Amino acid sequence: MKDLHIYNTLKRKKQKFEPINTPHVGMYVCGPTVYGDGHLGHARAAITFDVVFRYLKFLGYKVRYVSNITDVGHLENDADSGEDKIQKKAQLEQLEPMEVVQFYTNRYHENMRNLNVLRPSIEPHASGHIPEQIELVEKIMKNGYAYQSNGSVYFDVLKYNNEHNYGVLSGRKVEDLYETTRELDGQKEKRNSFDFALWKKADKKHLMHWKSQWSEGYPGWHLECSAMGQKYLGEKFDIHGGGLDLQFPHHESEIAQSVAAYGQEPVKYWMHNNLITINGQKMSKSLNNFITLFDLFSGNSDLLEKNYSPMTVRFFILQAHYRSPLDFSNEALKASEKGYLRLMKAAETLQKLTPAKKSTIKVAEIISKATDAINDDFNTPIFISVLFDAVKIINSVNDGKETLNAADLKKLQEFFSSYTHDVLGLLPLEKSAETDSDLTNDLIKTILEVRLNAKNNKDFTTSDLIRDKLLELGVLVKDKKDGFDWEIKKS
RNA sequence: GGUGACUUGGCCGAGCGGUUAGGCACUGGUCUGCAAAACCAGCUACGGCGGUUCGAAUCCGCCAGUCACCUCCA
Repeated sequence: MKDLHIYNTLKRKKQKFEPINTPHVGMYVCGPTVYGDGHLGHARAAITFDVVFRYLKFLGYKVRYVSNITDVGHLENDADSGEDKIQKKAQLEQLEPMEVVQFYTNRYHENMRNLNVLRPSIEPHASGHIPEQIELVEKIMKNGYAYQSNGSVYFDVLKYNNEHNYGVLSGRKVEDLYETTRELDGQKEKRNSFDFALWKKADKKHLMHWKSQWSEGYPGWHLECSAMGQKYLGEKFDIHGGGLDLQFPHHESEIAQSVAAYGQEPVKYWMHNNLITINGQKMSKSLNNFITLFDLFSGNSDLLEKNYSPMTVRFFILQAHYRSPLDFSNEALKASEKGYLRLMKAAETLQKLTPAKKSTIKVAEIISKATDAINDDFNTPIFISVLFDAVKIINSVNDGKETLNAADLKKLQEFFSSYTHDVLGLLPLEKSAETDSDLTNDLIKTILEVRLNAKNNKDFTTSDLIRDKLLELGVLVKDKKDGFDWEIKKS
């Protein structure tokens, strides 16, 4: 594929990506609710759309990427029905709600930095956009799609559905929703069970609330994305992303709110990433089977056999297509770790290759195969498989079995660094402090020259002793035809 | 109950009617004084039963199993 194609959930097919106002692209992605640490599932969403963001920029688009921080807290439906998540956590930890919010926001950012996820252009907080949300509720009411009941405001789904389609995104039919909605707080105030809150009156114990003409309360949970998306990206923008589990009712309701307020659907391309499963079940906070990113990086969990570096995790996620479910297992992570190391070592080798007179490899073919893959709805697993084809070539050239001319070598080097680093966001292997030190490098080199000398004199006792001693120190010696190479092993 | 998705070799994971995806593991070989690294080769699968087709992992039907959404969730 020459042009970028994106699978649009709204149309249920891949479509050529054509921005509404080229070269500008507006993209909105539902961000985390900051009442706890992020887990592998959050990483998948963040990395999926990070690659989208990176690739669009790489293609030359001017992208405004907005991703919200949900800090208002919304209804939680377990035994403590009606409690606000952030409020609950605040009481538990005896903190100010905003202190909880700040704490977990900081930790989320730390995780994202480790995963090499670029910060969005704008990262708006729901709590900082209460007036905008109130204004949106007013608009929807004025247009007749909402009603007030006991201090709360609800969206009139039935009325909306008569004129539009509540279900365009998720394929649901309102008739089918009658029997399937369970008893929720405030159910009796609604005309229909599937009506959703735009504004909710806060009870006395509720810590987070704001003044409005209807009541002292807080905004409904679909509202912030509609309000902030519209504020920063306009009434209609290009891409809206999020996890598959947000498709209904969250995104469906967002569409309804925007149509009710502005008379048009807010988004051209809807993208949904699939979920991470563990033992075949989705990883989620409510099922309590999640592994936080901090645990993953430190290895501190009964589910983990060891720790995995952020880049291993990133690579693991990119090895599956974003619309497929991805099952977590230690075996899979370990396989990704090895693969990532091999890929990055080849990237290092590539920089050291010397050009030959002519090429025995068709570099352009490889590059076009790879770009086709990423243009085909961000097919990173295929893309990576092509990278591994290139790894074979790089190693063969390094072994003198294949050759690349100067132009091809340069092409391949540029391709590797731009796509691997800029688009996929994979960082090169971390250099420990030692490797960066010239003195250490020179010392190792000197020692290995001594060893080479011993080897040439067939003094293998000495040469093996040096090799073993260096290995004990964490330096892995790799003999080559005409000398040696080494790497500092990570523990 | 309604809606949608999935079932691929030891493991992970692509595939969208006809070419070996790829990674990891394993086995054999090349290289090496021996190793390591690297390279080469092998292991060649598509839940079951039918159907369409010259040809199906890929389309259709039935059966079995798994999952997701319908409640906050990435």
